[in-house]
Order: sequence, then C-alpha cells, then structure tokens
Amino acid sequence: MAKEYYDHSNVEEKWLAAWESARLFLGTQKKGQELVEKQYLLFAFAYPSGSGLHVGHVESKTALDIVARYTRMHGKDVFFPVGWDAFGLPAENYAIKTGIPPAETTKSAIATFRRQIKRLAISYDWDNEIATNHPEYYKWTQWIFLQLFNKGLAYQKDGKVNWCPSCQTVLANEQVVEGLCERCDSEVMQKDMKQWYFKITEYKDELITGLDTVDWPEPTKQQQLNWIGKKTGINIAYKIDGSDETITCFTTRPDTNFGATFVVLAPEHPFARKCAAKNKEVAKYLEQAEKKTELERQQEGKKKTGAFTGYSAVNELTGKKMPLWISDFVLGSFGTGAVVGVPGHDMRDFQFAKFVNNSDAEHTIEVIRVVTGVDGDTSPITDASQVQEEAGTMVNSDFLDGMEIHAATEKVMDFMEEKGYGTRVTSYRLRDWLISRQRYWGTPIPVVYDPDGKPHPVKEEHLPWTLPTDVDFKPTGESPLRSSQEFIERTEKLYGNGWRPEFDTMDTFVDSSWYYLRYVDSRNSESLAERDQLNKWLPVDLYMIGPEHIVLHLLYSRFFTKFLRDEGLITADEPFGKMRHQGMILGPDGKKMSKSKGNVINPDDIIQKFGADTLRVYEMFMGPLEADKPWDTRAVIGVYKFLQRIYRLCTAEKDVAESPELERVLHQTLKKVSEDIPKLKFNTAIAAIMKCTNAWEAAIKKGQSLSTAQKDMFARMIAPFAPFLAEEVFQTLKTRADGAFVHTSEWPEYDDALAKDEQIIIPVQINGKVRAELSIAAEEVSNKDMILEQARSLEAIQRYIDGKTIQKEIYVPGRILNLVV
RNA sequence: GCCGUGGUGGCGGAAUUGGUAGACGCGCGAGACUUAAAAUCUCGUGAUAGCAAUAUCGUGUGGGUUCGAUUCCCACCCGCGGCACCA
Repeated sequence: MAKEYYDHSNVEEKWLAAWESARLFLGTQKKGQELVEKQYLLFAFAYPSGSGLHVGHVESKTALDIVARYTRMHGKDVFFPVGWDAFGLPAENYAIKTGIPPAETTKSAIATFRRQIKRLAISYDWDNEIATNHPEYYKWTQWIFLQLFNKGLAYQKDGKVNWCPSCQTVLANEQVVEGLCERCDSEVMQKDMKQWYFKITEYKDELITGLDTVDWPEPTKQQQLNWIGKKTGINIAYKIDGSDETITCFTTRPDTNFGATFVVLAPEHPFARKCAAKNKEVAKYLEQAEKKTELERQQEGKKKTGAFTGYSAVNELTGKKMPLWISDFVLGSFGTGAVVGVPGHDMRDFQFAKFVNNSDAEHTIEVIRVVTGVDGDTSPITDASQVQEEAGTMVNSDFLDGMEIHAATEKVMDFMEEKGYGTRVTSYRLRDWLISRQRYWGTPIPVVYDPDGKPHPVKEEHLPWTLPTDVDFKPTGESPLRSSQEFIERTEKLYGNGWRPEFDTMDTFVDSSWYYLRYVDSRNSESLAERDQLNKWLPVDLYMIGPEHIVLHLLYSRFFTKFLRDEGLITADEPFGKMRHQGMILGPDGKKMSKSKGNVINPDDIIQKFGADTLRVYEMFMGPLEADKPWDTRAVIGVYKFLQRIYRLCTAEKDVAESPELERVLHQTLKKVSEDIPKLKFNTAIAAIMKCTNAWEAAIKKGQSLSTAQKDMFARMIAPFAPFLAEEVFQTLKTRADGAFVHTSEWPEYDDALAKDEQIIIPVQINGKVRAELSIAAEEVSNKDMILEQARSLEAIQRYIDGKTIQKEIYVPGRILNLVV
C-alpha cells in the first residue's frame, strides 16, 4: 500500500540526526592526503546579522549545495566550507544602543545561522568553520598587515575621510547616501586624518590582465575594469608665460589640441596654492572650494565656477596664450590635477568657457572648431549641441587636417613626444585602499607608536594583537579603543613607557579578502595555512556571490592573492577561477524584501509548514539562478505537492509491470538533469523531473511503474535537490547495505541507448509556416527522399502544394522540413 | 550623461544558440469522487473569428537579412543595476 502522507518534519529531523552522527561531509580539507579531483566550492562570506537567515541566502547556498552533492556522487573531493564575516558596524551600532558587547550578539547571531543552515541540509564542512572576530583568525589578518608593512605596501598618509558630526564618527563611503549620513541624515563633512592605506595600485596592471584568465560573467569583469579605469593618454607640459614654471596636463584627446584655448588647475594643485599667496581673488576661491561640502558640490551640479590666476600657458602647437584658471570641476586626484581646455570638443570645457565669457569680459575664451560634426557641420561652435566628442574629421589643425580623430591622436602624440614636451602616460581611476576605521568592532591594526609618534609594527610574537574588551562604545568622536586602559597598559608593558597603540581598526573588507585561504587549513596555529594545503585547493572552483559586492571585495581579494603569491605562500595568480552570481529574491509584491514594507518571507516559517526540501526545490525552481525573482506563496504549495507525489510513487508497494517507455523517460530525465546541474540550470532540471513524474503517474494508470532498481536511480537523481526525501525513499527501497546513505552513493549515469526516442516528429512547413507533422522512425532520420515523399502525401500538405510547383525543399535532419511553393 | 543588463500568456518562466514560441509550474474554467469542504484525479487554458476542422495575428516598437527570426543586423521606447564634472 502506498503511504498517503509524507511527514516532512519527522523525516527531516530523523535524517538530520543520522547524517550528523555519521559525520557526513566533515573533515574534507584532507590534510596530508592525496586528492582524486578537487572541487573547492565557496559561498560569499556572510555577515551574521541579527535577523537570521534570509530566503536569498537559501537560494545561493542551495545552488552550491546541489553542485556539492552532485560532484561528491561523482567521487570527486569536494571542499565546501563555511564561516562568518563577523566584524562590522551593525553589531557595534547595536552595542551603542543597548550596551550589549558585539562579541555576545555576534555569537548568538552565528548560533542562529548555524542552526538554520544545518536545518536546510546545506552540506558544509563544519569542522573548518571560521569567524573573523576570533583571535586565531585575526592573528593572521594582522600577520598579512605586517607583511604588507614590511614591503612598504601598508603605509600612512593624510587623507580626507567622511565624517558625520552628529554620530561623531567616520563613515565608510557606502554609508554616505547623497552626501548625507545613512543613519541620521546629517550632512557628511570631509575631514583630514592620518590614515593607513594598502597600496593596491601596485598591482593595477595585473588586476586588469588577470581578468582574462578567469571564468567570470563578462559584465562583472567590465565593472572591475571600469573601476580600475585605465586610460592611455599624454601628459603635455605647457610653459607658463613669464615664468620658469610649466603646467603638465593629462589628456586622452591631444588630437583636439589645436583648439585648446585655456588651462584649468584643480584647487589642490601646487601652482594654484602659489598663486593664492600673491592673488587675493585666487585665495578667496580656494578657501571657498575648500569649505564646500560634498552636498553643496552635488547641489551645484555642473554649474562651473572659477578664478583667473593672471597667468597664461603657451600652446606650443599654435603659439597662442591660454589663460590659466582655477576651478573645482578639475579633480586634484585624477591625472595631473590640471586640464587643458578645448571648449569646442568637451562639454565641461564648453560650459566653463561659457561661464567665463558671461562673467568676465576681460578674459574671454575663444571657442575653436577642430573636428567636423557628425553631420558634416563645420560652422563655428556656439551652442552646446554642437559640442561633439566622439567622431569626426580634423579641421583647423594644420598637419592633422583631414585625418580621422583616432589616427590624428596617434600622430599628434608622436609629434609632441618628438618635440619633447609630451609624454605618453597611462592614468588610472583606482586609488590606494584606505583601511583605517575609527571603530571598535574590527581587527586592531597591529602598529604601536614610540614616544616620538613614529609607527612600529607590533612584533610577530605579540600576535594576535587582541581587541580589548574594556571599552566604552558610546561615540565620542575618537576611536573607541582609546577608552581601553588595558590596551594602553599592554602596549607600555611590552614596548616601554610612553608607547601608544594604534587605536583604529581595519576595514572589514580586509578580513574577508583572504578567508578562502584560511579555510584550507583552518586550525593551523603556526601559519596562515600550510603551503601544500593552499596549493592543493586553490583557486576556488566555483564562487557564488551576490552582484552587490562585485567590485570591492573581488578586487581586494585578488590583490591579497597576488601579494601572497609574491610572498611565496601560494602559486595561484587568481583566487576565484569560476564565479557566478545569484539574483535577488523579491517579495510577493515584486519589490525588494524589507521589514518596513512587510514583505519579508522567513525561511523558518516555510520549513515548518512544508519542510526544507520544499523550500530548496521551490527556490531552485523559481527561475534562472542569476535573475531577480518574486516570491509566489502559492507556487510553494505546488512544489510541496510535487514532492508528496514523488513520495507516493516511490513507496507504492504494489507489484506492477515495468515499462520500456517509462524507462526511456527516466533516462532522458537523467540525461537532462546531469547536463543541467553543471550549468547551474536547476529550474529546467526540476521541470524535467516533474515531467518524468507526470509520465510515471500516467504509466501507473496503465498498471506500469518503475522497477525497484529504477526507483533507486530516481532517488539518487533527486538527492542533490531534495536530500531528505531522497534519503527517505532510498532507505525505504532497501537496495543497499545498512548504513549506506543516498548522498554517499554514486550518481545514476544515464544510458544513451535507453534514452533514445524510437519515433521522431518532424514538423512540415509550407513557406515557413507549420502545416503538418510527420512521425518517422528514428533510424530514418537521414532519409530525406523518404521523408519528402511521405510529407508530400500528407493531406494537410497536399492542400497547399496542389497545382503548384515546389521551388525549394529544405530539410534539417530531425528538426524540420520546409517546402517553398 | 557613461558602462552594464533585461523586456515572451493572467503570473514565474522554457525554447537544443537560426528550425513546431509558450516546456514545467502557479492561477483560472469545466467535470469526477464527497452530504459538504479539503485532498486527489480527468479535461481545457496566448489573442481574435468559428459548432468544428481551420484561419489570421502574436516574443517592447519600427525597419532589414533569411525558405524560416524570441534568436542575427540597424534605429528607437521602457524597466533595473553601477559609475558619475575621470579631462
């Protein structure tokens, strides 16, 4: 008798306990052992937030878990570890509010996550679990800092930071939303502070070329490239009229230089400061620019302002004097901090020229056309709509006339270099990584200062340089670590009177830039990880990460990997060989889930009602992994019923006849599923299993079913998707020795011969429109003459070809027949 | 503005990369079982016309290439994400 009801709660709890006591999937880092074929699967390092597991986590974790289980069933060595990006702001903010130390809230949040993830049957190797706030972990974060310091790649520099005057704290860039503090909406200021930086720019070129060697989504690579922002151009040195000084301008468009009529300096430019000493107007402008907040600049939009220096630079090409201005639309941090103005062919330059010509009759700027318009326009440029930047032919440019702009660019660069006032250069948008945070809940920067204020690295034997606990979380405008008596005493005791520790902690991105290295030797107390272990497992074979931290986390991790490679620790050039992104799971209303919108789906509720298998299969069935998909509560029930149906079919005890037809469907399904899983196309794999189930039910009505051996294959096929149901069914079949689990059994390979259809349906088209179908034996698929013959004799086709001559016969074997009349 | 990405039934989505558009699921309609409901099962379900066989239209819009286009090319519209005075 078929069991009518699948009791998901009891069944799932039962197998959970059995797997746990069998220690399935644990200890897989395989220290000192040879590997068959490694597969390192990695899920984005998760922050253990107080609100627990989100259905979005379930999607990506399940996706990887399916791959993990599938790959294990192929006998490969799978390493699928888990850990926590446990430092960070939310826990600290919560501590400020409640006084509960972040260490405590973090610990309980991790416990919640751990319970939820285990309940979902994600087959992590819990033996290698790590958390960034554990001293055994951050000891090595600090060790990496010291290596960077020793190589001069960790350095101190004065720099501007975002400062919230209301919260009395520094903010990360991501916490500044349109110039306002994310939390209190007050206006964010720029403040100068001495900060620690990592010299990521040392690896800028390799960070570009390395992208060619990895299997990542193209758009992600593109975004990395944009972030690095490599541009080739030329630095042109312009002599200042009546002075020994020169101003060097970076430009990517030297082809337009015959139209250059002014030069603009950023307010930060050294020559601008020199002018300010002599010129009151300039001094006033610099002061104003300095005072401007982020917000004011944004509100100002693209309105140009500026001050005239009284100097002019000489355009070597034309001999013309170009007035030298100062304006804050030029950035001090990009290029040379000075721009040569070509108002005819650069929108910003045009706007600036307009501003000058409207406000200052004395120093009008000439607008010269040196490139024809796309429509062949050669008239003088008077309107913004004529300022085109992309294409055209050179005019009014002496030896460049008639050339296409790109050819002209090369020619004029050659010319300038020959004449000695131009140098081809490459410019980057990427800047060094500011890692100092005036925060408590992070890894302490392992630096101490001698009584003269000179920084020294903390000695290696003093690592981990522990985070003190006797601190006041209340924001005072200074790093919370300053309030720790213990921290200061420790420093004096170890380094001498008058020595002080660094009170800032590191950006949490530092912690998460190397965690995938620690996993492979997670309990090593002698080193970050054994070299052998690192080289055995790296690079990661599949990395699942949300599209939200595509840029920074990946860039930083790649930087660390390359640095540690140069240190001789690893041989891999890139940390993540293959990477894929999961999409976002939206609320039932199609909007992003959020507490305030009340559209949050809690995975615990779904597990309680329908079981973890239902939750897993539903999320995998929703649509393509990488797409954003809205939650549909009713469709969840559909999946639940589908699993119940499988249970009934598999456990039906009545003896029934086998069916070659059903066997064919089974093997076709095995084939489809085996092909779809490596492609991460779980939605279509599940659709195929549903189809198979439908065929099975139809067969039952005819008194036919799968044999026990076939049911066994079916159970193994669904094991990666619905691990509990699969185990229950598998064990019920009693096909194996006691103690065997479906998840440690081998993947059911399909038989190509059994999967082949006997009859093939060929659609027959007349002039590209399907008018009939022709069923032929599979072995006749290449017999064009026979197929044509039969097609012509079809009644539905005769109607169309009667009395006409067939002009053309197109037959695509096994696909289609098209007759053109 | 720039870079990227997407647009297919009432809904989520499928389509072997040029070969029957709408697989699979949800929802909906009709029916069976039931005193009734739930559960389960059967049939139907892109639009329009028709009792029907069938015909016409149909993958954001408009063109094009092709025997044949959701798929390739050109132009445009809309949604989403990122960057944004980067010279």
